Amino acid sequence: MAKFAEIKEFMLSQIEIGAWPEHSRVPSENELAEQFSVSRMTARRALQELTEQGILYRTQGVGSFVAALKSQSSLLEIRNIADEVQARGHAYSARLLQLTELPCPTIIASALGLQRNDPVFFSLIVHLENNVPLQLEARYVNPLQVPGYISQDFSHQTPHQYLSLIAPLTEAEHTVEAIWPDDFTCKHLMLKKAEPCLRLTRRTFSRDGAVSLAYLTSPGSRYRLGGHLNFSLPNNKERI
Amino acid sequence: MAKFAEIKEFMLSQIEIGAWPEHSRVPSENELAEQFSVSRMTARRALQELTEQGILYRTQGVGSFVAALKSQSSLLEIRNIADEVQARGHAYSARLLQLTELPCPTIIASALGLQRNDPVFFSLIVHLENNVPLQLEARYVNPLQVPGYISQDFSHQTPHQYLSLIAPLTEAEHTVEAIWPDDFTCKHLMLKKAEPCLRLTRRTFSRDGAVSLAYLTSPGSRYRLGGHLNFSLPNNKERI
DNA sequence: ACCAACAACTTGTATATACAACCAAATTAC
DNA sequence: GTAATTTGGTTGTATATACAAGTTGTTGGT
Repeated sequence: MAKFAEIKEFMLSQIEIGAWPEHSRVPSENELAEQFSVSRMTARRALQELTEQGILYRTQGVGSFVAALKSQSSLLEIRNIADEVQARGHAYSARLLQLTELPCPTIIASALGLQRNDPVFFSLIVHLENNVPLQLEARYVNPLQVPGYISQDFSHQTPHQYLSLIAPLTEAEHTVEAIWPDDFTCKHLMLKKAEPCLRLTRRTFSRDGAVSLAYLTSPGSRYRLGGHLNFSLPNNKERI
Repeated sequence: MAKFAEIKEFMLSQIEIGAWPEHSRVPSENELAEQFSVSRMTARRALQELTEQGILYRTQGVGSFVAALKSQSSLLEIRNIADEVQARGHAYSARLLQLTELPCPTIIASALGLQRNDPVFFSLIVHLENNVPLQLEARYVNPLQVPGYISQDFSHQTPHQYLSLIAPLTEAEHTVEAIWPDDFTCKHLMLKKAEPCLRLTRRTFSRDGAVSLAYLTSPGSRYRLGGHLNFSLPNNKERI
């Protein structure tokens, strides 16, 4: 592996294990150059690329720092629904309906890289905004990656928050559908009569593979997904 | 402006005016270095950054080339529905219902940066897969940016294809909703009875501002949106 | 106490150089 | 003619150096 890549790996691991928390300072170009016995330009490249990936931020004359790990993505960012609600100035609450271990259904197994009937964690949660149900979250979690999932208290921390802490996300896969809710969903979303719902299916990955598969169902009248997308030909403004 | 930035600007302009078409070769590091009287490392930086932005691709021992401009984005890429259908091996067709100039409604005006009742182009198209309606596309187009829009033949070229040619996209904004279709929509989507529909609202921009606002409505039973998202903490595999 | 000047450190830009890795085409050997 | 080799061009990595530009804390003067 190239030297600059080794430095990157080292820094990534420090960040991942928490040795370098968010917004903490990381070694300067000169310090890294000395520690790894490379030239400053090589150390610089590692810092530079991590900055381009959004992992660090740097300020001339000051130093380089660990960036906040959340909300990295421009489009359909992985939002924490609790933050979203609170950002609107509304009251967020959650109702835990179920949190169990169960034998893995075939379709879930293939998505999470497990075998059928392997144990899998399952949680069912209603997210509420001002005590109105906003989203029904059904989630399957890979117990090999997140063994502590089943013993969490999800009344004041969303699964997404917990999982982000335990297994830092590297990738996510989405599908958005419009569905007709079944009776069970209607009941828990407190829909007086059925209406079109958005269902976001989200599969998340960490460095070691698939972590969880979530079905997030929201009434069309109460929820929309928004996003922003940048293309390759940039505007006139520089973006560095 | 820094030297490497000047080189980038130059190369971007060459690509934008079409002097350097897709997949054509661009000057090598040494050539650029000589043309701009800079060192190879400085020319290299311009090429490097354009590569990171997805505008070029490079191969060791071969050269640097202009990347394809379409489908740059990882998540919810701007797909051309015709390509999507054909990729499934199905027959794509379109039915043009309307193509007119009309006075701009207020809400459209604000989205496109026009004044109310300014002339605006409007098109209404049904996209079909194997002669089954897949999507109803209602689109408002800024006539200042795309004056030729109204005289196009959209039976064999989608508006998206045409607009991509005329006004290269730089940004797009999306909203996804689940809606209950009105009678008009049901009729044109040939829905025997109403069912939940996905409505993707898409506003696109070129360098000079908003180009068009489109409402894309699809029956939930026939259409899903998929996407993939990469986060900042990369996998072990290098991605350069 | 306040302000100005300075020093130390940081990141940013740029250059000149060297060698490695890779590819394609021309040349050579058989 | 075919295969192996060489050659030239290209990108990739790494180094040593120099100076510019920005921030922060210290020092010193008033």
